[in-house]
Amino acid sequence: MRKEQSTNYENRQKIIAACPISYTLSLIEGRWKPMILHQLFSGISRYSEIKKAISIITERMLTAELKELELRGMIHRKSHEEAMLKVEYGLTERGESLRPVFQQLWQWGKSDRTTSAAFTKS
Amino acid sequence: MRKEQSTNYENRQKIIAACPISYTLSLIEGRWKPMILHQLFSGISRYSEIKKAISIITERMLTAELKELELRGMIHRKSHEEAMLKVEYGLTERGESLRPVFQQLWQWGKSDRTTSAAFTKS
DNA sequence: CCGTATCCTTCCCGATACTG
DNA sequence: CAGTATCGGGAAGGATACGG
Repeated sequence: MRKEQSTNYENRQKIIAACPISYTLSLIEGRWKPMILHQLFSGISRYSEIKKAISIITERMLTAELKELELRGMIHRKSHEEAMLKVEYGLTERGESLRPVFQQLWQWGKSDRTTSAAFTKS
Repeated sequence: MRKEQSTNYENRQKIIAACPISYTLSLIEGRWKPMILHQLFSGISRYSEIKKAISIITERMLTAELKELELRGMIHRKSHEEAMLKVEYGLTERGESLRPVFQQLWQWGKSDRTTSAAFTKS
C-alpha cells in the first residue's frame, strides 16, 4: 500500500524523525487540514457543517482529510446510533493541545499580511 | 510559467487568502525548508555548512529550497565578492519574526513525541 | 564551492459517478 | 446525510551529469 522503497518517502521519514518542527508540520499537513482543524477549534463539529463552512471542498477530500486527521490522532469520529445520518467530529486531547500553536500561526499570518507589502507566491 | 487554470492551484490560493494559518504554513512549506530555516536560526549560514548539516539533501533541492525561501522574503543571499566561492544566507526581518513560531512548533513536537505512544504515519 | 540542466518517478488532489 | 470507488492530470521531488 505504500512504496517503502522510494527515496521520496524515505527522506520524508528521516526528516520527520530528525526535526521536531517537520514532525509537527507533518501532522497538520494537507490541503484542507488546517482549515478543518480551525473549524473544529471554532466549535463546528458536524460533517455537514464543516462541508458548508468550507464550501469549495469536495466530499472526497473532506472525508479523506478527516480520516487522516483521525489516523494521526488529532480528532475522533462519533456517529450517533439513534440518528445514523449524523456524524460529529471532535478534537482529541492531542488535537486540543495544538490550539495555542494554531493561535500563534494565526497571529503571525495576520500580522505578516499587514506588514509585508505583498505576498509573492513562489 | 504557471497554470492559472488548474483548480488545484486556484483552491490553494483561495485557502491561503482565506485562512491565516494556511497562509503562514504556505511560507514554510516544502520538504527541506523547515530544516533549512532551523539551521539558519541556529547560526549556520554558509551553503556548504547547511549542506553538511543536512547531509542527505541533494544540491538541486538545497538550491531550489533556498531560492524559494528567498522569493518568499524569508532569507537573503549574500555572495562575497572577494571570495566568489563563498555564499552566505541570512534571515530577513520577516524570517527572523518566525523564530518564536518555530520555537513553539519545536516544543510541541518534542513534547508530543514523549507523550504520544506512537506516531503512525498516515 | 556553488550551483544548473534534464529526465523521470511518486503521489497529491480534483472530477465524477455511485451507495446505505 | 455521509460517505466510496475509480480515473487522470500535474506538481513536487529525486538521480545524475555538467559548468563557472
